[in-house]
Amino acid sequence: MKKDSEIRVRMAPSPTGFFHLGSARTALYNWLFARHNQGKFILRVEDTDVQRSSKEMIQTILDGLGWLGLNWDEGPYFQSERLAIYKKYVQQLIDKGYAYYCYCRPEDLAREREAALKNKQSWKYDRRCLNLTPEQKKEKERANHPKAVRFLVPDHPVVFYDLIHKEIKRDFADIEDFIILRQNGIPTYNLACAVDDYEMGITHVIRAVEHITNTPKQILLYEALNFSKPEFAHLPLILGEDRKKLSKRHGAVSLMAYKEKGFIPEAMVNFLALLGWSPGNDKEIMSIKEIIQRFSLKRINPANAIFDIQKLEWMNGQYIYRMSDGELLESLKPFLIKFKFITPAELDKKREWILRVCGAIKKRLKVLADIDKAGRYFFVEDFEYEPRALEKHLHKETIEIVKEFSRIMETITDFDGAHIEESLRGFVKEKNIPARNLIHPLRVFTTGKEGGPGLFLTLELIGKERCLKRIKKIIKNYEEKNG
RNA sequence: GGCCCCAUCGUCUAGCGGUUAGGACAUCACUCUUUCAAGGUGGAGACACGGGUUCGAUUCCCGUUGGGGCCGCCA
Repeated sequence: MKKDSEIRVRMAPSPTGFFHLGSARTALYNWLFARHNQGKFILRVEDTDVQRSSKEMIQTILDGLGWLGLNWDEGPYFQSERLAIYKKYVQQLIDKGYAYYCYCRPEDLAREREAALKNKQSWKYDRRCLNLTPEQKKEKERANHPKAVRFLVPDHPVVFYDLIHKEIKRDFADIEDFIILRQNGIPTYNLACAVDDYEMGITHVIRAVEHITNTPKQILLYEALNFSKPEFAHLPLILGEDRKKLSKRHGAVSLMAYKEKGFIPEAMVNFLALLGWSPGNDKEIMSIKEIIQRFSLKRINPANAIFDIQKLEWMNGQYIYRMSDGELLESLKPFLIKFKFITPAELDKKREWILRVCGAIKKRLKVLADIDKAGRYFFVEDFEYEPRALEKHLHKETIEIVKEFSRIMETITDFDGAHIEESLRGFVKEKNIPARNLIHPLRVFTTGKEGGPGLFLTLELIGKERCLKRIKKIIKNYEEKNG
C-alpha cells in the first residue's frame, strides 16, 4: 500500500475559522512538495474542538482547496471519527507512566494563570495531581470527579532539526505537563496530531511557525509512544500590513472572498507560491507545472512576509491579460450575470460580441469584478457619467460638433471601427479641427468615461443605435439644464 | 513575565566571503497612443546597530535593538 520511500504530507486545518490566505499557502506548499516528489497529499480535518468546529468551515476548506486546484490523494479524514484510536494511545501512555490523571478544575487553573500573567509572572502547571497521595486519588475516583489526562514531561531537553530553521532546542523546564485528553474524553491537538501523523505515515510535517512551540511536545509524545519521527518544516507567517498575523480584521476573511473579487486561481497560486519561496531566478509568472518542478523546501525564506495586495492585483492582471478571449469569457460569466449585464440565455446568443468586448477590455482588468466599472457601458444603459469627464467635455461647442457628426453617424451603414474612423477623419478634416476635439467628447457622451479601449472599436461594440441614443440623451439633458 | 522564531529597497525577494548589492510590485519621469490601460526606456530607493573571525564581511559567530509567534481541557 505505502511504499517505504514515499513522501507523504498532509494539510491539517481546523474547521474553527475561515480557510484564509495563510492556510491556503500552507496547503499549497504541502501540495507542491508532494507533487514535486511524486508523493501523497493527505487532507485531515482537525475537528477535536467540538464547540467551535462547524460544517460551514469544513466547506470553506474544501471550497478553497478545490478553487486553487489542490487535489488531495487521501482523506478527508476527520479526527472526530478517530477518537477510539487516540484513546488507545492515551491509555498506553498512562499504563507506561508517561501520563497521569488531573482532577483540577479548568476554571481554577485559568484563574491562577491569568493572575500570574497579569503580574508579569510566568505560570506552569505545578503537577499537583501527580503528587496526590493514593488516598486522595481514591477519594477523587470514588467521588467520580471529572478528570483529564496530562502528559508527564520528562526532564531532558528536546532538540530537533527543522528543515527551514535548522536546529531548535527547547528546555524541558519550559514545557508544562500539557493535557492530552480532556475531561470530555476528546484528545487535544498535540496528542491527536502526533498520533495521526504517525498512523498516516506522514514523512514531512509542513506547517506554520506558530506551531513551532508545539513540535517539542509532539516529539516527546513520539518518543514515549515509540513512534518514528517525521521531518519538520515550519513555514514563516503571512502578516497583514500592520505586521500582525493575518486575521479577520484584515478584511479578506475567507479565501473565497478573493474568488468573489475576481482573482484567478492560477494567479493566486503563483502569488502565494512566491510569498516565502523563490525559484532562485528572476522569473515571477510561472505555470503550475513549472512551480512544481522547481519547488523545494530549501528555498523557503525563514522570515515572515507581509501580504501585498497590490502585487497580487498586478499578477492577476497579468494572468487576465494572457488569457485568450474565450478563457476570459468563461471566467467572466459569473460576474456578467451577477452584475445583471446579461442573462444566462443571452450568453450564447451574443457570444461572438462578448468575446470581442473581452478582447477590448482585457488589458484594463486587474480583477474580474473590475468589469463592473470598466465595461459596464458595453452591456447596459445605467452606467455613470464621470463628473470630471462631463465637466471637461460637455460644452456648447463640443455639443455642436458631436451633434453634427452624429448626423453623419446615422448614415454609416456598416457601423464598424474602420468605417467610423474613416468618416470621422473625413469630417474633422473638412471642419479643420483636430480629431481629438471630436474623439474625446464622443467617448464621454457614449461611455461616460475619459478612458477606455480605442474609440472606434468602442463605438462599434456599443452599436449605432445605442450610441446615437446616448448622445441624444446627454445633449438633451444638458440643454434642458442650461436653457 | 517566560520561551521560541526572524532581520537586504515601502513590499515580495536574489545573494550562499571579494558584486557598480540583481529582479518584481508600488512610486517618479520619459516614450508609444485619439484617451485610459497594457507595453518600452530610465530614475529614486535596502544590507538595523555594535563587537569579533578574516587580507577582506550583506554573507560566518556573539551581543544589542527591532519585529513576529507561542505560553488554553483552541488549533
